[in-house]
Amino acid sequence: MVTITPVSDATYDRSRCSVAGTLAVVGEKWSLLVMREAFLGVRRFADLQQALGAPKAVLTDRLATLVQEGLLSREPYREEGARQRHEYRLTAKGRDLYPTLVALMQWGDRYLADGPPPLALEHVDCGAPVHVALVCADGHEVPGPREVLARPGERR
Amino acid sequence: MVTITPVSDATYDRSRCSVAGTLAVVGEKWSLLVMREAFLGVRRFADLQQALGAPKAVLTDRLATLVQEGLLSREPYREEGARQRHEYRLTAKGRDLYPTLVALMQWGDRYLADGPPPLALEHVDCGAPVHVALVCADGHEVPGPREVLARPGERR
DNA sequence: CATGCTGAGTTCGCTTGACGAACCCCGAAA
DNA sequence: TTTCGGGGTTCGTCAAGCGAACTCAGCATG
Repeated sequence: MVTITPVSDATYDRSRCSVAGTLAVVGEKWSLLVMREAFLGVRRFADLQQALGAPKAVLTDRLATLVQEGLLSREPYREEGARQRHEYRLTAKGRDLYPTLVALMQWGDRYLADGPPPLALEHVDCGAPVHVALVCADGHEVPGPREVLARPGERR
Repeated sequence: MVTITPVSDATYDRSRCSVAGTLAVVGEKWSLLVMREAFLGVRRFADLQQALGAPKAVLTDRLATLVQEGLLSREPYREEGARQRHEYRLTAKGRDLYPTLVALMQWGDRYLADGPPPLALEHVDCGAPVHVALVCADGHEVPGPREVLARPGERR
């Protein structure tokens, strides 16, 4: 039989794949959209709720797990003549999800657009559009998966 | 009142954000993991099912919508003395999700690791590790969201 | 021919999660 | 003292995910 055996047959433990792990943290419904709003500067429960249209109970839950996972921090603040409240701010760990969000956005801009992209990203220093790219440590641009060799890391 | 108004108050239509649109296509449970397996070369229903451990009914559904959305194509093939079957192959549209998957993986490798990353990506030409980066069209590296100005596209 | 096997689904109950509406709690303002 | 509004919680309903069992086509074996 001449089956082309794919990359694995239990050669490495798929349960420990980082994509799955990341999705376990931010893969539930609304989580990534909450993060997007956070990158847009939205910090308050009511603003998030209005921007997203998610049910309050779900939003409460997602915020709690994002805080618990350390992507957002819950900080007290107070406004003129109002009682103390909390807002949700990006942590460094949360900020590192930015390329993921941009990658998702870029795909959508390319394939779902019925017009100009709803949101444009510019480099603040030079005004040029920002996008995600695959590069290797030697500085070569990597056009796609065909130029990439994926292999299991060393066992421990 | 000195509220810091965030990026929008109905200044642009959030329902047309590309992140949300992309997630509508690949945001359901298992979809992105199916895509990951596709990038690893897995093409057959049974192999996917075994690799992922997803219920067959869900997998059937996810494959159908991925085919319908044009990220995978369903191609007939036949093996020695077996009846004709189908396999699922990446299309160009599906292949363009690669940076997204790599970005998710990279975040997981950084924050969820209790050891070396389960999967290493190498540039096939030079063997150097591959990663995603934010760059602007003028070639500057963009370290993070702070160097990016997000603004709504033109209305139509 | 009858039988069995295998890959790819489908069907079926069950459990979990998402949903929207209603309700609650607190401190400030009136 | 009542009212108001942000930030939730609770509740009943409905959709989605789950594993196990069943189906169906067609090749292979007897």
